[in-house]
Amino acid sequence: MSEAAERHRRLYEALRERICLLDYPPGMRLSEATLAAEFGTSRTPLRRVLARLEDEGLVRSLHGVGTLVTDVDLEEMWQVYDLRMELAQLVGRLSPAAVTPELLAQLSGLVERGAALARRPEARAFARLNMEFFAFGLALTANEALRDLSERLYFRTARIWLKSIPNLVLADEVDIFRRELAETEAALRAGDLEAAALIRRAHISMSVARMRG
Amino acid sequence: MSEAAERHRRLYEALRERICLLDYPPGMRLSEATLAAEFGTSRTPLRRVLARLEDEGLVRSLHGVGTLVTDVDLEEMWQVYDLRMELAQLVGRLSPAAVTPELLAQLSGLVERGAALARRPEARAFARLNMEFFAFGLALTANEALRDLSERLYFRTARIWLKSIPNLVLADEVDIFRRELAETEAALRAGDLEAAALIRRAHISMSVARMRG
DNA sequence: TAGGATTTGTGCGTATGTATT
DNA sequence: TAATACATACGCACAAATCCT
Repeated sequence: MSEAAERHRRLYEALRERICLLDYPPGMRLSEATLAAEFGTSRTPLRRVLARLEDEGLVRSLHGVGTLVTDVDLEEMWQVYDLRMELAQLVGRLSPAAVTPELLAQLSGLVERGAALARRPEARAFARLNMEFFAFGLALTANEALRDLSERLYFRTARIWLKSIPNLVLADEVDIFRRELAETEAALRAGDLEAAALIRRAHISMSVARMRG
Repeated sequence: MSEAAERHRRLYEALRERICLLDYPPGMRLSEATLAAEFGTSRTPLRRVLARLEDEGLVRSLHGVGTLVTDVDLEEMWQVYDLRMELAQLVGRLSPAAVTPELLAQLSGLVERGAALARRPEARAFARLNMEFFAFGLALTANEALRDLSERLYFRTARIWLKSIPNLVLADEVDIFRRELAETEAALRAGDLEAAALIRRAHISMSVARMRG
């Protein structure tokens, strides 16, 4: 990978994370010049990153105004969640990956971190762990297009979840998440990828219900 | 919509169509300077369009070499088709749209053009009609994310279909397509969107089988 | 209403990378 | 191997749009 492409990926992932963790809340104005200075580049490569984020709906650039972090339309987001649930289930049916010891070890690591989180619940750490569990779920299918689309939708809804956290009981959410991890581990140890996918779908569904509550 | 955004959309759709209709075949080198001159802009806005096409996997820019139209990896494409089939079916389940007289009239227009095509089969006209029928199918769901993702996948596989046409019997393909149009019309006149979606899925499945021959 | 400050969008010269002779 | 040609990537200066005083 070229040096330029490497930098592009780095800046893109950095900005995407800041947006999805609400470091850059909806409506915030991002300055090309400021960000370029922070990352030690000129505006040109940075604008290339912002263009991508704009194509993905995370920011919107307005001539003469600035680049604004988009707000999330709730009605649209519930539709996105509907679709995410279907894709999550498809992970178990389309080109399922082999359940390797490495995969199980990775999941064990997540379970352990879930336990640590339960001892000291904290929204931001929870969001990160959730994000990593999502990435883990993608590894369960060999269908690259499915992974791409799932990722696209995930980062489109990730902010909703973090915004809803203050209205939920954090400790309860962590407990539910730990149960999902445990259930997933049981399914994968049994080599049942489809079961793992159904568990994922079920938990997304219940999570949406709690958020809409 | 701003003038700049309008131009962006125009250039993007023009280049996407050229790539998907194989006017720009895989491997072809696109010149930023030449395209910019053709569309009467400088290289800067054109590069913005190429960046988007690159993010979508239709071209690949290499420093010092040029911007190349990507080739399609067949094994990956069959996976994309797997996913397209699932999404096509979802159109009948997620936020189904109302079957309006306007929609039926639009479909009748497609049926008529299908008949005209049958009288004088021609691959390029077929490809265009196919593309319009796809767009029609998107109108059947109100789930915007589902429309976006379906479109993304469609334009990623459209070239495969056109490349396979020489290996198939064009007149047969047109006949099959006309039957799909007729079946779809029957389903929608009965107000059965889910049936229409299943027909679509079935025909994508059979089309893939013929292409893989 | 006017004008200045600030922002993104554009155009172009140059740097850098690649392929060919 | 070196030189030449030519492509994209980059940085900067300026144009155009918007906002605030």
